[in-house]
Amino acid sequence: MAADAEAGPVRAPLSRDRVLRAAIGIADDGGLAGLTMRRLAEVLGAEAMSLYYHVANKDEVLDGIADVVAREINEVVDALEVPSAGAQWKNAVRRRILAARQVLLRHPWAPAVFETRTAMSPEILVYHDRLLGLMRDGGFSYDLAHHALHALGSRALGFSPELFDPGDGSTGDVPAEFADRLPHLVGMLSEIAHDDPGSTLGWCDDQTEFEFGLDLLLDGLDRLRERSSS
Amino acid sequence: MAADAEAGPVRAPLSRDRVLRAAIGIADDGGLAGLTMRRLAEVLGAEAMSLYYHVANKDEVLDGIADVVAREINEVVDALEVPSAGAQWKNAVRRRILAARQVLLRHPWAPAVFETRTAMSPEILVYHDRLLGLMRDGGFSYDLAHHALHALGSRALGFSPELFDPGDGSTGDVPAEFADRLPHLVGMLSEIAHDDPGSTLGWCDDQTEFEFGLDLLLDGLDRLRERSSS
DNA sequence: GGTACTGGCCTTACGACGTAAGGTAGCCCG
DNA sequence: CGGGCTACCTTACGTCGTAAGGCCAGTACC
Repeated sequence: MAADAEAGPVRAPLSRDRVLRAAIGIADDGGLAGLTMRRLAEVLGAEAMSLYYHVANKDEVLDGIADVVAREINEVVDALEVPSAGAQWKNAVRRRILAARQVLLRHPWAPAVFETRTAMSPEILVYHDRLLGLMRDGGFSYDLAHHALHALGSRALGFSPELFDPGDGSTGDVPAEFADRLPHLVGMLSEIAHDDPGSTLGWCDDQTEFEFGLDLLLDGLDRLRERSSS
Repeated sequence: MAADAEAGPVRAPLSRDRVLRAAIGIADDGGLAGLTMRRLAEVLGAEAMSLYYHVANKDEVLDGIADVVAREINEVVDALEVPSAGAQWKNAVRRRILAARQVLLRHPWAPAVFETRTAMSPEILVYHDRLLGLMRDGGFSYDLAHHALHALGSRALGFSPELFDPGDGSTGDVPAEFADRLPHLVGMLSEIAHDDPGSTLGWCDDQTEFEFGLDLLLDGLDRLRERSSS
């Protein structure tokens, strides 16, 4: 019954974590447009400028909530434990992607945020590394798996794949401290860099990847067409 | 030689068309973020509020430039004249989509604008109607062609497919004056509404369409895997 | 010729946004 | 006891979209 009785209960102190959780809450039920620094502060019972003690700016808030959602996805998909050896890779990837989608449906704003992030979230790298791992279990070469990631594109994490290629190519993008946690990604990048050492910048040929994915779909549709007309 | 000598050459009067063209120019070389009403007015040698005589608000500018780009795409793809009967459908669709992509590469901001438009641009409807037509030439049922449109999704026009389904379903969405210019779209919608009369709201089951496209890709990748490992 | 109307453009102003700059109150440590 | 640090707040600036209303050159009509 204390000194703060007349000022109401003491508010929990701010923290980067509380800020990010509140931001996700706002985006979940008000959309990305409703997520403003002032509204965020209001939800937390503080003033807008107080947030800047815990996050550098709004962009860092967006980076942060993207990472939190990606972590949520990884927690869900890593709990799946689906066999992936040989021909089972397909079911494993399928289950994983559908599970990721369920999480994204709870955060419909997330793909849009992923798209605008220039620095790839570590958790998103982990997600793709695991996906690569499943394909490797199925016998994919790194090259084919690389095309596959592009082809799956928005279906893998709900956002467009064109932005997936890092600005300047090589494994240097992956922070050293993460490299040992991303074996497949590192392996794929080094192999591709080896195949095509000239193109350290923009090692993904967008046109090629686009056509690869397009032809995959068109060929599949053509098979369905032939089957249905027979 | 004349009253306006001292005031410089008379500026061409504003018009909705000039506003939209200037807006596209700004977005092309400065990105969507650079497109503000004030900047737009400046480029046109006018004041911001003057624009509002020609467009209701910024949203209408975005609607307008989306429609202009879609028209540009239609002009390009309609000039292709690729045979599409029977098995040739695939090449025809492929050529068309790749041509559309070339236009979109000149307007990288366009997919993002398409995504945010709630009202589908008439030109975008035309684009999809023609695409449907090519598949019909190839012998697709409306049902398979419908799945195919969802599966192609972002590859057809560079933006995510989930938003393609209209808010309230039936052919009522297509303005009557366009209906006769969109025979395939109208046909598809009425057939699907007939198959499933209960779901006049949200006639596209997102989960089903997502899985359809995903499986198409996974099956195609599995075939490549088998071929490469043999 | 006057006069009222109107279409096209401009000026001013408001509230929301992100955030820079600088204040203040409580705390810890010497 | 005093200085510095941490966590928060106040004030203010420049940007945005746009509401409200003024101005001015036709044009229509008597």
